[in-house]
Amino acid sequence: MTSTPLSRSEAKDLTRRRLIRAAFAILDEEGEAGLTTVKVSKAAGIAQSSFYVHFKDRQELLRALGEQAGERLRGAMREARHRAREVPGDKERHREAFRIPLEAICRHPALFRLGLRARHDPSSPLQEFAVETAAAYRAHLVADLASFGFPTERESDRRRLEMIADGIGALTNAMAIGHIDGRYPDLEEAVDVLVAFSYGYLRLLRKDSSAWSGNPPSTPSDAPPAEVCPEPGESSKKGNL
Amino acid sequence: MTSTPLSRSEAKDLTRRRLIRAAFAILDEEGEAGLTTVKVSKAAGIAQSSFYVHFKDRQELLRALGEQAGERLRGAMREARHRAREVPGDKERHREAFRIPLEAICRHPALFRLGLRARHDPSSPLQEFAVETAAAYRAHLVADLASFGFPTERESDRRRLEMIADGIGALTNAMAIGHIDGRYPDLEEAVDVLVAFSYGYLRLLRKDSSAWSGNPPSTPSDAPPAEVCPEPGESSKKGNL
DNA sequence: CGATTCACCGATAGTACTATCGGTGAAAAA
DNA sequence: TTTTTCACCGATAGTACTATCGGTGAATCG
Repeated sequence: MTSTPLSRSEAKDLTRRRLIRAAFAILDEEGEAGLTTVKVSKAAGIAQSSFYVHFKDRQELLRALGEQAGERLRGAMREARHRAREVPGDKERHREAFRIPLEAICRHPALFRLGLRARHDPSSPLQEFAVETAAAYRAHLVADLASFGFPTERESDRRRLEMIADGIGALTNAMAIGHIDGRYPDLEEAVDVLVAFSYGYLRLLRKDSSAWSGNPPSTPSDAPPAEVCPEPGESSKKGNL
Repeated sequence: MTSTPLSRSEAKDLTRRRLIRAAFAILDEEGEAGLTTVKVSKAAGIAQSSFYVHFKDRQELLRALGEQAGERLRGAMREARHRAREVPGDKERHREAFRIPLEAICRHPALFRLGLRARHDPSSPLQEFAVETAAAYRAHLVADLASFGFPTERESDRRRLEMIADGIGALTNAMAIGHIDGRYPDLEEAVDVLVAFSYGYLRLLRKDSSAWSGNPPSTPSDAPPAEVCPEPGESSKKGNL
């Protein structure tokens, strides 16, 4: 029991953090439909009406959740980039480029799931942000792949690169979900599979250009696959069909 | 205007179909949160209270949506399997094996999105079914891959096969979404990318066994990637983190 | 110390939804 | 034709949620 009496502002901040923590938990367990001021407040141990001391309305809570998720994601990306630079040896660096985003995802499984869900949910205020984050991740992978000799002259080259980046992200997400769900307990096996798939698109490089040795982009690592954040406001309906 | 007066039961059936059609549209536009008896009934052109003439409650509507989605999915799978058998030539059959599920998905984009969303949404009554359908699709791909010489003796072999199947599904989904969203307008380019990735895991086959010629499982086609259906009741919460 | 601030409380107005009920008229059965 | 059935209607009870308001006491300030 560390009972420093806490100043008023410290106490308020603590309560706010409790609210956000509770909100993440509910979001993860029940999805966005379950995220009511009643439940969040109760879970945080305050009266429902006191919710409005900390947030203007329900939307502002969601915005806060988004910002926090984005912050954590960027932190994980930074760290991943840093780590990838320090790995010795081509082959091991190749593996590391796939292992790092996997680990980054598995460090925040709830956050990851949240982003994955929001990305396909037009009712989620986090959808727009999740979609944009996914696009940003693809763009980063594209830059990495291009810097390793994949052709980018023609429009079709660039589109193909975009598709490959998309595929790498999807594969990484699938392996991460499998690991989180307990179906693939050994993360190294997941890395094996990602490496195996990677030899597929690397063939394209060998065929088109020739100045290359056999390992992949130094840091496809960079962003944990595109899943996590928000920063909503309005979810842009996307109409299909 | 074709005005056969319609018998009573025909009229009722028509109304029911209108309700289901409206429900799918709302689900696709607003997600599950927007699926209320008020909106569905209004969109179908009947009074809210009349909703209960056709469905016992809201859950029963969701169950019906699930059954219908499942039916369509199974139909698409059957057709895909049938088509794949009739393609001549190894290389073209290889491409077809990837093209068929892509086309099956793109024929029902709303359904596909719905399944993709439900799969990650614990609040969705369709989650359990979506997850099970995904697992069934993986199992099918695993059987196909095994029949083409991938080793399955050891537990780790089987797990690796499962992971590869998972990856193929994820890649197919990613390409399909990209196409539906308009980012990859040419479906043949998407097939190109899937084929490119496939050379990655096919290396494993060439290495381990040797009796093989260079084209992939005849029908990874089989199920359009694991996305579509429901058949809920209760969504089994999956707790992670 | 006395005055002020403010995080929190309970109560409640207002809104949106689910589900039920009795009534109605046209189709179907007799 | 007469009777019965039933798909649909409007009204409404009941529930769950959002957001506001005035009150309270402890921390903070003068």
